[in-house]
Amino acid sequence: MKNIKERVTIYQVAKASGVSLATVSRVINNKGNVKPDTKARVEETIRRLGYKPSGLAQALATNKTTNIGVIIPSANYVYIANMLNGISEVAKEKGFVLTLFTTSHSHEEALTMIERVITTHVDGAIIFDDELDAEDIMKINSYSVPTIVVNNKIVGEQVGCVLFSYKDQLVKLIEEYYANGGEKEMTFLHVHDGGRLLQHCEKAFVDTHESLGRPYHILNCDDSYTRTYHDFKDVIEKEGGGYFICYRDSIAAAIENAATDSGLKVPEQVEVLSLVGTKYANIVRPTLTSLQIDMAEVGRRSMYMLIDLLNHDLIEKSYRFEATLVERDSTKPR
Amino acid sequence: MKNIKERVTIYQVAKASGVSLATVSRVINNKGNVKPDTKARVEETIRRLGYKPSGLAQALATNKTTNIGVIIPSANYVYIANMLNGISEVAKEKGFVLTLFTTSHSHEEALTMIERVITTHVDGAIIFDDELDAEDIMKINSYSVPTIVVNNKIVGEQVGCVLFSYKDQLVKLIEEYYANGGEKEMTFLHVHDGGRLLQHCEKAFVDTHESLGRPYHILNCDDSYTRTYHDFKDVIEKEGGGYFICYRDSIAAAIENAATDSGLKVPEQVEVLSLVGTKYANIVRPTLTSLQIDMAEVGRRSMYMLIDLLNHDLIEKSYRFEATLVERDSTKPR
DNA sequence: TTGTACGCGTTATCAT
DNA sequence: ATGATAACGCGTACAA
Repeated sequence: MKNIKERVTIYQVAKASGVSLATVSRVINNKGNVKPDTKARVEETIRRLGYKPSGLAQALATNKTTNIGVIIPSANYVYIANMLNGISEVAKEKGFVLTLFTTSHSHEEALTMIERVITTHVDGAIIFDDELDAEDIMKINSYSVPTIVVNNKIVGEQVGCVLFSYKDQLVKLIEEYYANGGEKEMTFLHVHDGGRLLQHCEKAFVDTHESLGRPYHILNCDDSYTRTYHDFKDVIEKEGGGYFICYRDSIAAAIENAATDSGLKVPEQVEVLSLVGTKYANIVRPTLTSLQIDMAEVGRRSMYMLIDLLNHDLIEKSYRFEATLVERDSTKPR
Repeated sequence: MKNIKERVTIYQVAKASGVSLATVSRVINNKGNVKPDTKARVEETIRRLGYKPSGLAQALATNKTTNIGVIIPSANYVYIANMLNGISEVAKEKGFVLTLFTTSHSHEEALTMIERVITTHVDGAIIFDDELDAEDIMKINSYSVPTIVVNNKIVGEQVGCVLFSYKDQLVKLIEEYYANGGEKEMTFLHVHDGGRLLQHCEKAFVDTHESLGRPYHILNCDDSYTRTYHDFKDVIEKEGGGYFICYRDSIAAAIENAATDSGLKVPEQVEVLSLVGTKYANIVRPTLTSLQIDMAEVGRRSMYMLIDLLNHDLIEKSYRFEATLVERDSTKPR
């Protein structure tokens, strides 16, 4: 165990145990037709020499890596990390390993990552990245990479998708708010480059208000707790209140804290909704009313679907996760 | 772009452009000695056929994947996700890709993951996993896998490490607390299987109190916000106060919230310290006094060190990150 | 039950 | 400047 070994090959194992490499291969892969005592002998030499098969050579020979490519903008967001964990959970259970391709929110990087996914010979891919459109997806798909796309409605011969539905819940929430005498004006916090999910929510927000004939506001904000907190400290104080719809918990918490620190009451004067809720919605104070989707479950489901796809066994190529509204203390009960 | 292509090989490119595969290989790898117009011709066919080299075959031939194995218990903790992001950042910059091996806090799984790391042929590995001890690390290392170990003091021919130092800051904090008339009794929240980092902190906590002749408490708690919150709601109310030292932000927030919701004042009656602070220390209210280490920076540093190791260029095999005490509102200023 | 020989898609070393 | 040809480490028909 001390000095660095040269890689032991199947051939050396064969020679050392006096058989051909075919027999060793049979032992490794548990194919039958090998006499118990030769099998034992081979296994002993394998142990003695510390032989580990080369996944590379195996993959080249079988055209199967046991490797799933995961394309995400970054692992830095809690909800993405949660999904990653869900994926990794069932991947491990099924004997796959995950290779990470991060795109850092840039279309250019996303494209080069696509190239790498193709050259890397993954058995399949899970893509959760707004930088990639249908055309890009089909490109990687044309290289025989079965793919599950998250948060993008794309299906095809080798493509399935997992969708989020925040829209219905959001519309319902807005309508009921006004129906039950909600008196504050609503503000949607627009994040530049916030991605498809946020865009859809914003559109639903605008459409609903238009059709109700209610006034509304769109305000730009940075996708950062600190900046949002400072930007809104002044704004909120001036406005004296409002109902704010935010992309994620940290943004929502920024609004909440800015309000509280300005002496405004949440939810009496300022109400806040977090669209993509995580466990932190329950930790910050006041607790955040949020739309929640179990991202770990999204990850697990994606991976299961991908495995079915690999086995040509995926019948329902599209699956939709419905968000749940969890009312907590950042909004008034009605 | 419509139908699924069979994989185009270098040989087909060679034939289609009327040269030998050796020439194509030269074009791909930008080796010189190839006439401009043949080069152009080859490049045209590559584009036309949509040829992508097989990373597998390249790796087999060159004995270099551009693949770094990352071994972590899970991606579900914010500080681990942050580190992962740091790693991924410089990995991408340097043309590497990350393969994830998650161990789920089980020694058995950790061992099988080690096997997989070896068979997977990574160029190097970064390990941040308390399940793995020096012996395990040296095992993977004996298979010529250069390794950077995080939070474990191991160095060797092909092994370097990145260390955390929470201890000094913690001891200093405790000593100054009592020196400046701190009157509460301190409680260290012990998490079963909390890992090396927590153990070291606990030991430092105990030792410091022993040597000061001060009373102290060790209390078991679950590594979960919800359970800790409920468990401590009663405890805290009964005790009526105390100074609690917690592993992470979510645990610290659980104590804080349990205290606040029981009508106790933070930090007047209950003081809280979070050992492994993240950005959430600044978001929860009251904001959490915490020891902080920039985990993204840890990730970046680890990856840089690994690259140096790969180039036989790593002189200082051990690097230590010193935690910073950030005093916020969960402790009384002194 | 076991062995031979070929293929997987590259790189690299020779010749030419 | 270009082309054969041998590795790289393994799986697998086919033969024995």
